Amino acid sequence: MRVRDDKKQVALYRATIKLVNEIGFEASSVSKIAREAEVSPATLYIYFKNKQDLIISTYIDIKKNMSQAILDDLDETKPVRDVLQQVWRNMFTYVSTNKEDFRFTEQFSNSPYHASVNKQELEKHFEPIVRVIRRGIEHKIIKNVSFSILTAFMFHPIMVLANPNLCSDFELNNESIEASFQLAWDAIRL
Amino acid sequence: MRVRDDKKQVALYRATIKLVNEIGFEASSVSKIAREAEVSPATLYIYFKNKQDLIISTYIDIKKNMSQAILDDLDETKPVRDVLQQVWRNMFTYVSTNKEDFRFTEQFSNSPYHASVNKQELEKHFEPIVRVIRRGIEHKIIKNVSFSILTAFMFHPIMVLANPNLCSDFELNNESIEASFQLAWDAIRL
Amino acid sequence: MRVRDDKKQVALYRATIKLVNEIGFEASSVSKIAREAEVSPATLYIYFKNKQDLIISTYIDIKKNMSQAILDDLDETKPVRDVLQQVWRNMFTYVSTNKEDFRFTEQFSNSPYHASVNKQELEKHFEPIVRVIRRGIEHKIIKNVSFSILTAFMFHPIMVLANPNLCSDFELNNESIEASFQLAWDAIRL
Amino acid sequence: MRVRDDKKQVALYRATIKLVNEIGFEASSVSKIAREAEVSPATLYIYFKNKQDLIISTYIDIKKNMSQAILDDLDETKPVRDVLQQVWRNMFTYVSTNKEDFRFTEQFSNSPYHASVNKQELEKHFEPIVRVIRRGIEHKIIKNVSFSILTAFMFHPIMVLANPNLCSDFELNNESIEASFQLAWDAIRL
DNA sequence: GATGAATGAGTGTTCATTCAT
DNA sequence: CATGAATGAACACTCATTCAT
Repeated sequence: MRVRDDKKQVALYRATIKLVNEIGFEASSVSKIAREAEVSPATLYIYFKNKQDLIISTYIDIKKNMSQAILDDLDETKPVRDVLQQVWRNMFTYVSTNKEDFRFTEQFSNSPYHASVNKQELEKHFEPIVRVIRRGIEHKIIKNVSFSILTAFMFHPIMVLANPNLCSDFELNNESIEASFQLAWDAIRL
Repeated sequence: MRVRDDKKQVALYRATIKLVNEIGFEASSVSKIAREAEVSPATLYIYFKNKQDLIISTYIDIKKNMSQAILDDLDETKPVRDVLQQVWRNMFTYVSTNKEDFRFTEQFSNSPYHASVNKQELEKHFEPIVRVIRRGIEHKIIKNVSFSILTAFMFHPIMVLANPNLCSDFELNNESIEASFQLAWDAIRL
Repeated sequence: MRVRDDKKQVALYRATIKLVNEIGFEASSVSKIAREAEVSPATLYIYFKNKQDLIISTYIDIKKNMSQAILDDLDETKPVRDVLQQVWRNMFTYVSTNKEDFRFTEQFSNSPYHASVNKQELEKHFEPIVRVIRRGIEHKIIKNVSFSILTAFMFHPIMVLANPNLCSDFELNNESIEASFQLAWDAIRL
Repeated sequence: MRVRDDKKQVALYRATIKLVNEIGFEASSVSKIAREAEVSPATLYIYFKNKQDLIISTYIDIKKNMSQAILDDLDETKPVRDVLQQVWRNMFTYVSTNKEDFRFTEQFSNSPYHASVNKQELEKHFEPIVRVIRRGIEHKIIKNVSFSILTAFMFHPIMVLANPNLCSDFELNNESIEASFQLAWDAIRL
């Protein structure tokens, strides 16, 4: 019996990300993805139930890697501001070294596939961030407003700034990262 | 492409928005859009060059209406903070009274069609906002950082907060709007 | 506007019958049927909702023609035996001049499509036969057993005899038709 | 095609019969049959040359069991009518205790596979019935018409009556079996 | 002997677009 | 102007079968 080849699964993830970024979900047909990954379209269906499963699995795979990279070296005993700054830096590092993956998640979030993802499962991976923000609120360091508002100002601007499609004039460097973190921090702090 | 019946053109815009919101770009075929607008698929090609033209035109149409609504009653002689607060309020008003249109632009921004839009042309409509921010920087009221950073914190959180897909727990009311504006202002002010 | 071409619908019926007879339902793909009818597969979907609709419509079309041919010149005032004999003759005439159509209905009856047909609607067309048999029972000319049994002996043997697949040694001619009718009549009469 | 494990062969027969009855030939794919039989698709090809071989073998297997059951306790020295009545009873017994197998043969007879079966080989198993009918003709008990006609009236109605698909109102019990045999006998006797 | 992996060829169906009226 | 008819090309997916172990 032939044995399952992990390389094929990874190749399919990469092909999916590449094509979706280049031509969008609409045009990324199963056969194009398979061709890009250098497998038969039929083989794809050994690794994934269907197109939706392929795309959602790709998303979840990215998200897991992402949360690991962002939370890896976090020292939660440090002051709230320092922890968030570290997250901020990690995010930019991750985004700038994994632009393709990041861009894919951006597209995914606004696609109809997004509705089919178990968000709670995914958010679990980002729990440490929730904890530190909660600590900030308790210690009267961070504004006591709803969580949605805080993350909208704390993290979503990263997505925009890191997306060259939207911010062609933002240069990703240490200086600009620190400068923009200052805005984020000013927004949420008391 | 000979244009005549304005009602048909508008019907096609509405049908496009409705279907894209309901089933996404991928599933919104020309014939479905035509059926929804109660015209023949062939008629659609009288008003628009092709599917891409239809979708981009729909987007531009929304954006024009949007800028008008947001900038309509702006009094640029008022203090910087007041002007921006007015813009902030107008945006939320527009979004909450034109949820469908707004949701379409969200989807559009993350679709491959977005690359084909002449952004400068569109940004022209938002010129007054640029002016007031520039004034804020000159008067040392607003942080002197790149324009991208400022708008990322000033306006992009609105998109997130107003998108129930992303912020299911954010309630759109006067109080929450003012509270979130406070964060936006704190982010950018000196 | 182009106008719908009745010839195409008929060509699709003929192609379906021909192919199903030759290679069976399984192998009669939509594209093969379309090629045989000399239309595009996509065109087929203008005339029929899907493959099932095409096949069931073909069946119903045949059945209607069939009932008309069989019951056309029936004189219900004649003696029971004479009426049934006329039906018997008509059936053989129909079968021998429409072998393809008949063979199709045979295949159809044993396919899964059969379950999706409104049988009552179809049986209505054969009502005159029901009437004459009922008369025969009332007048003590025909055995008083269930309708199923009577038709199983009266009409089903025709299907067998007329199917050269099953009865390669049965020759369809006036003599053999009359001879076999004698068996049918002996079976059901008192 | 190396044969070994009889259990697997039988499991494949049963799986084929079950699936074909449930979803038809068209939908009964090799992999579904293999899954139902709890073997790998590749294993199936050890026992059978290909799909057609599997299906035809299944048919022949059933037919052999069937002929055995029908002819098992036949006493050819008895009067013609009694022998045929016994066959008639045996058939109904077989059909009602092996509904699945019977239903499969019904479907098979109207499929294109039927053309590929060596019928002479199969008919050999039913030779005793041929003998008794021939005897009936010689003794002027049975009508002297072609063999096809006789069997069409003698045996084919059984298939119809026993097929609940075609005769939903026929109840299989001793009384109805004897009553319907009377029709069969009246049809063929002189 | 037995198997899951692998695939080219095919399935039914829909697509964006053009044609003929 | 407006339209339903028409279609080649593509879609997501499954098929019967073979391969490699």
